[in-house]
Amino acid sequence: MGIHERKQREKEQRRKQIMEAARKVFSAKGFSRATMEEIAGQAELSPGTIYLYFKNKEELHTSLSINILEYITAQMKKFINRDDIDAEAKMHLLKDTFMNVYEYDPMVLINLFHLQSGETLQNLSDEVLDELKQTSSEALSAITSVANEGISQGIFVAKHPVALADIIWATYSGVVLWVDSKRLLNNEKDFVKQTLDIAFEIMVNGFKVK
Amino acid sequence: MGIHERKQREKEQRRKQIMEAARKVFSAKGFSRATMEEIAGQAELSPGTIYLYFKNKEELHTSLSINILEYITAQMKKFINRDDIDAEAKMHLLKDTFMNVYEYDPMVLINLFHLQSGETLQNLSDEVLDELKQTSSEALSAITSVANEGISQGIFVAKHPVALADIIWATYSGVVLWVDSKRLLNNEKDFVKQTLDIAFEIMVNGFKVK
Amino acid sequence: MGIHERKQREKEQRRKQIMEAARKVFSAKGFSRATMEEIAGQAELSPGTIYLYFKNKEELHTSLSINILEYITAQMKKFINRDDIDAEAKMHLLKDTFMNVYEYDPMVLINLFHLQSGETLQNLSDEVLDELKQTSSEALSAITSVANEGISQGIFVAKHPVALADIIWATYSGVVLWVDSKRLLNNEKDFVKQTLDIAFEIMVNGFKVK
Amino acid sequence: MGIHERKQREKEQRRKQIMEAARKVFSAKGFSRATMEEIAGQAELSPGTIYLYFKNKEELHTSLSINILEYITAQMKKFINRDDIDAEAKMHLLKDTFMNVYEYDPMVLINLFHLQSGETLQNLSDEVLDELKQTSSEALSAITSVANEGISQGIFVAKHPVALADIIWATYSGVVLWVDSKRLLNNEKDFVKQTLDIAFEIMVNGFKVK
DNA sequence: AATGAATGAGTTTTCATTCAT
DNA sequence: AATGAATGAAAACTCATTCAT
Repeated sequence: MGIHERKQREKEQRRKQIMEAARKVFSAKGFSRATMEEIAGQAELSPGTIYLYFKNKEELHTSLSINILEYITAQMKKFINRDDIDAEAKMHLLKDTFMNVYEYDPMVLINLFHLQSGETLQNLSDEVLDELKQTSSEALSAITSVANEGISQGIFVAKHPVALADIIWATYSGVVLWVDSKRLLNNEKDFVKQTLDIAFEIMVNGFKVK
Repeated sequence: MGIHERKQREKEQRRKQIMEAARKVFSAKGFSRATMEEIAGQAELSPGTIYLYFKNKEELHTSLSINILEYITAQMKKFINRDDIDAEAKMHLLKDTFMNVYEYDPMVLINLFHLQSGETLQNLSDEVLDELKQTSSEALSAITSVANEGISQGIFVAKHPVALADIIWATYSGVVLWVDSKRLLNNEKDFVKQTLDIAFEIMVNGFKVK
Repeated sequence: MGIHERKQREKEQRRKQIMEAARKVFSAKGFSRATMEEIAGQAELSPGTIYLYFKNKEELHTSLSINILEYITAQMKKFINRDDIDAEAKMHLLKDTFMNVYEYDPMVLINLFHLQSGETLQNLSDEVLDELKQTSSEALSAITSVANEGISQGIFVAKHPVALADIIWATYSGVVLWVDSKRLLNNEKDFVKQTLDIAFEIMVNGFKVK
Repeated sequence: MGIHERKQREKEQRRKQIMEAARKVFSAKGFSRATMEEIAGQAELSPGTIYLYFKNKEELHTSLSINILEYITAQMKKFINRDDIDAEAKMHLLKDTFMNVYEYDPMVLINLFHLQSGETLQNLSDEVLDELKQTSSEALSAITSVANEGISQGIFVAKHPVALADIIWATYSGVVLWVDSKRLLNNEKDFVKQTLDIAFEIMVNGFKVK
């Protein structure tokens, strides 16, 4: 391994270290109440160093979201081309993927929402915005392929193939955010996953040909 | 009308004037980039005056959200007790209610989301938090009553009566937020309502007994 | 009584009402944390009305202090010319006068201190400043006369007749402020008066010819 | 000297720089009319920098007072254990210590008074409050030791040993504040020290066994 | 490459005071 | 005379970002 490659790898390593710290702090505090100083402290680095790896707070947060999207996409790619199960089974595996992410860190999807607010999108550089579009699009097309498979198998209704993926995604995110806020308001704890389960079941049922 | 009543009405009027100005500014800038000074300017008042009517920025924003929730609830109450239509028809009227709100100001529902994030809920006074809980609960119980009606009519599946209202609300909100962000990302403008329509259709279908 | 006199009396009445309210609020909050609105509320008047009777917050506070000085002076005048007791006995009556004021409202003397800070004196109108000087001077000359009497009776040392009154006053005020702050710091409650007693005893002893 | 030690020293240096600037501004304007911006300007720093070293305005002011108390205590410690002079001589050295502080900056003792008002004590962090209590207590115990020495030498009256230190301190502070305000009121300048001298003499005389 | 002290623009918030009614 | 809603200047404080070392 050449010296250049080692440097490159170290650089990548440092990025991950910062992003992991940022994930923790954003999870605990939310975007606006998280401070760069606290993220730096968590990463055991100085504030200035973060700016060597990320243009600003906004892009650090977005990079994090892209990362999660990439993880989700990678997980989904593991099963979307399997031949031994049908589209409905794959829909349940999609659900499990989301579930895993939620279990890993319940806030990550809420943070994805922050990203989606128009307030944020405007502050991103074209470069990062393109990367975001690309990653989003990959994640969605994985879902779309499952939906289309279901349609071609005659399991799912064929009316709105394009919208299916969006709706699955949106439903999932909406439910996560909603039940999480209810949990906060009511101090009820373990019902997020049950609700997600039910919501998903209903949604899949809605897609089905009767 | 006594002098006291007139004063009271003027006071109420001034609150509305501020809230209307705040709605515009929050819509255009989002919560954190909106400034109290700009809201004051929009309302043609001085910054100090706003603090005579709202304790702080957070509570002004929350009052706005409560207002929208109240409006939604009021709209729904107009038809939930009608005898001449069935639960499925009422589900479509629910959809129309959300649609109207979105058309009035696409940001208002996104603002509702801002409110629901745990980040925000912690800064509210107990008083406003109670009002919020109360209003949320009213809106949800209106939806619940439609869901229950559908179940007792044998139209909707009876498995998860409690969760239905939450899921309807969450799905709707999630879809609004999602498509709105897509609109921003892709500069596609008019597909929000179509997507909402489809999402709703699928969801209702999912509730149905097969 | 003519209409003019009645008006005059009502005006005087209203001034007293405001000053009594102000005394309570200044006592509870201190000068800078007391607000005109709270004083108005306590007086069951509106903020604007206070400004019909007092030029500003500073002068309201000073008027209060002048009032207390006048009360102290009036009390002292009751005994300084008595023939049946000597100067040392009169010194003890001076102490009782201070004690009474402290018992009536422990904060009034601390508020007198606020007045004495250079920070405040500069904001007063010449008129009020003159009144303050006049009243202070009367209070001091009462004390001075006791000190001089003691000197001419051969009881007190004659070295510094002019300074005696100042020192008595200053000692008294300093001790009040000091013990009051100690009370706050240590949560000890009932030692203020004992300490005052001792301080006074020592001071009088210091004046005495040996 | 290691790099860490140098940094530490620079930091300490910066604190002193800010405190010196604050002392000047508080002296000239008093606590409430002094602004952080002006202090920053005086220190040739930006406002934000001050907040790196002091939590808020209140604590900056208190730190200043603690500093003065520490200085006073240090001065007193230089002579309280000397064997070659008696307690009365030490009382005069105590006086000189106060005198020096007053000559250095007449406002510093008045600032100590600001600190002692209950109004202020409530805004301090527990940490700073503890430091203040500690430092006050040290200063007082230095005085107490002189008083006790005088009692055991049969020079001072033994009746109230505990209160002696408080009374000495309170008397001194009261006189400083009082004469200073007189100076302001009457534009008489140089009589503060004379008055202090006399006050002290009388007080010491009051302590003496006759 | 990493630091972290310093920046300073930007915001929220307060409250004595005014003035139209 | 009294009101009290409105003012708006002023101030404390925050924190993303920079840059000399």
